[in-house]
Amino acid sequence: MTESPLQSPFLIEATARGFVFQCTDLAALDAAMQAGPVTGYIGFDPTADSLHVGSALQIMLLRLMQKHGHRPIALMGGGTAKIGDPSFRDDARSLMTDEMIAHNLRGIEASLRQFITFGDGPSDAVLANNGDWLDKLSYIDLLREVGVHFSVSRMLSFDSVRQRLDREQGLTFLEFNYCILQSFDFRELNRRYGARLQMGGSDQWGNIVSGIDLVRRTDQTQVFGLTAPLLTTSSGAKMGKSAKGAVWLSAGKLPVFEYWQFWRNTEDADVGRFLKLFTDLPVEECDRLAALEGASINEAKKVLATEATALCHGREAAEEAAETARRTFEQGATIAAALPSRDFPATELAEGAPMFRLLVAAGLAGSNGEARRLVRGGGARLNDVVVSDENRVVTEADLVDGALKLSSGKKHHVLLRPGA
RNA sequence: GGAGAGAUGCCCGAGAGGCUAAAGGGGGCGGACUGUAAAUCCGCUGGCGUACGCCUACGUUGGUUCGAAUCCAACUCUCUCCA
Repeated sequence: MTESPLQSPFLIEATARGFVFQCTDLAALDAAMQAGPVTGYIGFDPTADSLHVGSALQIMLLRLMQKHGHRPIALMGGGTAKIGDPSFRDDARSLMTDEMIAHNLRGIEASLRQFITFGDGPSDAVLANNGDWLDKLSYIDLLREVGVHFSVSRMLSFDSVRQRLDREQGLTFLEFNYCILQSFDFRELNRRYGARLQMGGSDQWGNIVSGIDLVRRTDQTQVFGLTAPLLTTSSGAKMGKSAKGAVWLSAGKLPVFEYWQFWRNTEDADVGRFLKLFTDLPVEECDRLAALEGASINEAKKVLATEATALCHGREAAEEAAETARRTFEQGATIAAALPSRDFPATELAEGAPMFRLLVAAGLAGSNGEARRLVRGGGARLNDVVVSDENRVVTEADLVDGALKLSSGKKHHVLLRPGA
């Protein structure tokens, strides 16, 4: 890549913040974006009723477009979701019903609205669903009209395909068609909304390029592709997984406090990168924070956590999470009202309940056995005191301010309240 | 349609009649060290019971055995090569 200086504010900032991995024609895209607003899109699969942080990067990219006056489109894969994701085999329920998809779309839309503004204005975002055109597609028409433009040998050369074949994993025809459908989407969005740019993770490169080719061949229009780096942490782990599983964007699936904690626990080496990608702070400020050394980089992590959380859940909720964390971790953890809490039958407490049972009731252990092991391993605490006897009987006498504070390790705390 | 190979716990992957709830690794959880980080080290990692124990588990269903993840049969699915 040559060092041709970029002109358009969007590309300049996207590059500076580390969003750009590859681009089909950076110079031409830059010129187009200089000339006027460009409509660009990213696809999201409605395989769950919430997106997770893995998608946050793409959302931020859309957000950045909007910031610079371009028009972002969030394309929901309502149509493609119906074939199910073929990479999950042995899964009979991979075929999603219309209701499931509709439900998922609603959940995802809610998250997207936190980050970008939808509407009818020139740079207002558009929410599209490829089910609108894919559902009524005729197979024969598709073959005649689109199929002729695809070269099988070309598709076979794609890394994504090649790897699968090399690993002897096989590839169904269905899966093979993703590329075609995605290309079709691009053309459709170009025709309907004038979309000239498709963005996505670097694993989407092949599909994006195919779409560009299709649009050029059938509509003689030049469109662009831009991919973002595939995110991993510095230690090589995939982004988006945390202790409890996926890091969801919707508060219903992951408490705001946990979301904040996810960012708070970022590895040192990732702080600068993440600040640039997942917050709106100026690049210089990100660099300054990331340059903090030793323990003081914790301050940068708190900023990252609060800023990233504010984007997803609102400023107020983010501050609240920050405050909860401060009290819990920095003030030796008295009972903070904002800790997750659960109800527990008061009658059991009246009779006295063994520690291991309470851990299960609190959701800190998945089974009695797991709870026992947790105690044996020295990781269980009641009201901040380590409990070493798994059968330790807990009664009303142990209540502090009307609740029991149970902990698994240092980071997971739950308030158990006696109730109905 | 034909010929081979395979299906093991969250994932990968050993096991080839009893000592196997099943090696090893990854992941996860807990502990130590720290800075709510990383790296490192240690412990745990199917369910139920305080426990000798019981139950569930090696694709599915039957069978052979005192005894099967391991042998046999059929079936299902996956992969490879040929047509």
